[in-house]
Amino acid sequence: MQVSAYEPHQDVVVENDRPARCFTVLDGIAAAYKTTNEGGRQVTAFYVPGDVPGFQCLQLEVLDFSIAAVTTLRIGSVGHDAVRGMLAAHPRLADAFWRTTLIEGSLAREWLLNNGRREAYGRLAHLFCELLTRLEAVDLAHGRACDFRLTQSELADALGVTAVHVNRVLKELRDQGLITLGGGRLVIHDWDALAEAADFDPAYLHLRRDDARTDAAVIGPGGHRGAREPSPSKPAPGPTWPLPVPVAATSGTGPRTQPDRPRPRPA
Amino acid sequence: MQVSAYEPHQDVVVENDRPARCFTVLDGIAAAYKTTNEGGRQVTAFYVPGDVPGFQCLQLEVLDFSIAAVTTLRIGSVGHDAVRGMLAAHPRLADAFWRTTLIEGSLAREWLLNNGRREAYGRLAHLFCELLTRLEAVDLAHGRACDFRLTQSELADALGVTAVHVNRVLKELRDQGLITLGGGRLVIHDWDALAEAADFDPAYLHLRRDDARTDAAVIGPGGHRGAREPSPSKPAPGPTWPLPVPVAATSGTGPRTQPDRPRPRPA
DNA sequence: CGACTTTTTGACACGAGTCAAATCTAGTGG
DNA sequence: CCACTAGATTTGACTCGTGTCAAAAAGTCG
Repeated sequence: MQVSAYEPHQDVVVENDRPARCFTVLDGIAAAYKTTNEGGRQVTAFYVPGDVPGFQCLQLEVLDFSIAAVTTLRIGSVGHDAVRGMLAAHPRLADAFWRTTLIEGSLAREWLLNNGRREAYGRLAHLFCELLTRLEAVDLAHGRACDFRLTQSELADALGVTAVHVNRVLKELRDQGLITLGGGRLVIHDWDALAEAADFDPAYLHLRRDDARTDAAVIGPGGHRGAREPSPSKPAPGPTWPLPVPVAATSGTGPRTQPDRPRPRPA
Repeated sequence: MQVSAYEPHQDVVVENDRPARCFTVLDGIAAAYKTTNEGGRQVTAFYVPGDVPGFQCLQLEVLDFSIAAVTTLRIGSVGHDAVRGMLAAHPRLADAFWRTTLIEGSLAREWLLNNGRREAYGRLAHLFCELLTRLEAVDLAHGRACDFRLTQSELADALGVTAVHVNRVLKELRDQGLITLGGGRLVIHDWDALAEAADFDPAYLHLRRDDARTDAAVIGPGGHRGAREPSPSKPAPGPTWPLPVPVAATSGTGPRTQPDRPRPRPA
């Protein structure tokens, strides 16, 4: 397997390419995206270590989307011929990869629902829930916190909104005391409230066993998705994560009502 | 193969089901959809004859979306065991199905781009382009017209907007003289203009050969996707389709400017 | 310490949602 | 062949979520 490194914003492969190799994320975060003729950019998926982005190039001649590095990224790749040989020799393996691509489809559908039927506030919350859950599944997140180096504008591209708007909504999430994001670190202070705002149900991730987060329990060792080379444990650079929860409205005199957001949940 | 029939709005399978059979659309249009806890509904894909919806249930235990009939629908189904047997016996077949599910993923990504980065006007135009192209590929559309019995509210659910708004945008498309929709019939009067407004590029459909529409040429006989039982040619019930093109602004005296829409293309 | 990228904010415009009521259309049953 | 009804299509008036522009404040890196 050949390993290559990429810097943030660098493309690994671009739309219409006909890659001759299959990739897998070894370390870092990558994003799949497509663009509009008018310059619009839509991220269609984020890949975490262990994921196999663009595996479809094995079956479909032309790649219909691009893949770019979001953080510094290490990608492992194997030539198509070698892969075909392995798949032919081990039908079980083919099933596993098929399953992987099917899950990718499932995520895309959930994103469709998320971006199409929820407001920006819920969308962002949902994305945070998804990413944290997936990172936990590969042991890259613990205690509801994880390394998080996505730019607000990358989040915007994924959510189908503007970077400016992401910033506003992010502020709300913070003011609600649901999360803390900064210094390359995401901390979820109130998972239940966030999941509720996001209308998040991890079923679509098709995680086996119960690595899917449901309560405070720390996920078991190692994920189930062949993350052959778990990223070297790098000392969290940001603020040590169990930050003091920024409780909203604690100083006032009278019984202050919640900062207001819970509106969209009146139904 | 077992055949079953469904009436519009009827569900074929619903989220969380664990179907024991694989389906294929024989006749009619079906839709895959997901819903939000607050009642929002998002259609994630439309299926035309020859498509194999929800094939993933073979690999993924639980179905993560529902499938419903949009028009009267005939579905053929085969038990999982039988399918597994066939796939094991014919690796080539497995590849073909894998390819099919990958294409489904490609469509989902394009929808993500469409719904996330284009305004309702372009989205609707894009959906029309996609559906007509796909129907042509299975020989269910000719001369840029086809049977079209989707409800405005179904279109809305697919585009992530409101039915009311679909109606308004549809009016614009008509006023521009781009299409005619009514009586269960869709006619595209100006394909180039529509494709331009939609920013439509059929590459993501991964159609082989060139059944993908690019000019006025009528598509060759029969599609490539195993539509084993092409729908019985039913005499078009609506108005005979080559309707008079509703040219916009033909009566005025002075040099009327185009009804205005082309705004979103100023870039 | 500059040069640059990312994050924040405010003011204002516009696309899309909400509500409601008035047609229009298919079916259905008489 | 025609009322009768339920669903689908249209429209108007008004609200609200997001986009657009701009510019200041922070953060990053050689």
